[in-house]
Amino acid sequence: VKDTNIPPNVIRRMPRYLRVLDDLLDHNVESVSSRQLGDILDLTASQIRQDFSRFGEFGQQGYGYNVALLRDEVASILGIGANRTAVLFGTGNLGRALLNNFNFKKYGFRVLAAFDVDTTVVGSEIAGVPVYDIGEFKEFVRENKVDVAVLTVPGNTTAPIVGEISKAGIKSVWNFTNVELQRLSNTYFESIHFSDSLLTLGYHLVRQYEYSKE
Amino acid sequence: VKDTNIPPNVIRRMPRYLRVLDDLLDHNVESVSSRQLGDILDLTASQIRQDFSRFGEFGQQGYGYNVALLRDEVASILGIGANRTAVLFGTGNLGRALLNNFNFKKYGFRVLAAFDVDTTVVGSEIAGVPVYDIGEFKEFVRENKVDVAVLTVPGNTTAPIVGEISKAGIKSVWNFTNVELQRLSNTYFESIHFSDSLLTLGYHLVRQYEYSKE
DNA sequence: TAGATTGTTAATCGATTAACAATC
DNA sequence: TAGATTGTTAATCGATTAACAATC
Repeated sequence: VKDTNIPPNVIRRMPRYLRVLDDLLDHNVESVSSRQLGDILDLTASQIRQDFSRFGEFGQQGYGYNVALLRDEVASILGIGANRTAVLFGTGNLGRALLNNFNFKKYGFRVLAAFDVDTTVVGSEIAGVPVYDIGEFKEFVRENKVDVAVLTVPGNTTAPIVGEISKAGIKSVWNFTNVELQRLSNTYFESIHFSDSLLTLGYHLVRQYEYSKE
Repeated sequence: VKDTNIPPNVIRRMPRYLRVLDDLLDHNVESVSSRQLGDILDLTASQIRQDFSRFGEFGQQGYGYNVALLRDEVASILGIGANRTAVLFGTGNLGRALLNNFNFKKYGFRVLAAFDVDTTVVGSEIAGVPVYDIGEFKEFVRENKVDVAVLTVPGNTTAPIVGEISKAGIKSVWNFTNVELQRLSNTYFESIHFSDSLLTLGYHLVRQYEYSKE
């Protein structure tokens, strides 16, 4: 595994590969060529070979890639199986939806705790995850290894919480708030901005007839 | 407004600009330079000027950009105010969370209806949005202008529903399912893949010490 | 063996950055 | 006017695609 200085675009494609490979596995497909993968993902075969070859030689001439093997390589590149842990901030609708529905385990994460300010939920459990008062957060981090903080709090409370998270030494934030987080040297942010996504769609809505020609 | 053949990367930055401009407006900031915007968004001033100049001349030498004016230009580029409509498929946790919390109106969308197979929710309302049986979908689309279908159904039911949506003539799908949708010529897909995002974060988790140097 | 398909090098294409005249 | 900052052209950088020898 070579793996130094991989371009961000390549990294963002890896989870898509994993998704498709898992799907092929489910359908008992044994091998797949770069061309077939390209057809599924709307990428060129060339690009797919380039991407994988950055991490090693996983294929075989004349045969393609063994699905199970490639799947495991990709999973390992993405760190699935590294036994990661997360805590969640904000048990509103979205926080609850994540805890109840999102398969953290499938992606190698255990959610250890949730934190909220609402005293009516503190002390309860959501999908087996205990909810603590946000004041107990610092101590919790001292006593548990926490890799990721999941942020599902209201937008206006984001900034101070991010400060606390960073100070507590958590290295990564999975951000669902509608806030442009300022880069911090010791913290990696990965944001899901629903509005950005919907507005991108909105942009294409006006111009669809132009674009559909292409 | 020139606006032909804008690169995808530029389009994806527009919602971010809008977000920051709205924020500056909230703080009563009158003008902003490309450099200041660049600092906030971690982009170069040059890039920001390039991006805006694709759509017109919104700035003024020596002064920068008027925040309110630029905000309106960006909003209009993104089609906010075009009175869009959406329907939602699947009223599980995530669907509910969206209906209850996501401010569709702010981004120029009205949610006309939700559809589900679960007879216990059909006939009820969620956040003021009526829930119909999925069988009534076709007729609904015939009688109402629907721009976007929001997909928050379980993964395994996605494919047939997308087929129906496309056949009904809906031009855009906002996809929250964990499925790689196959490109369709007459339908635009915009997907939010939670897992892709978390796995990207996971990738950086292993290598953080390398990357934080940069 | 013949056909298929990889991994990689080179060529192309596109996007970002730098530079600067224009001008508020 | 002097300083600041735009919009745009040119230069650079990076990412995608094409091509092909190697080989299963």
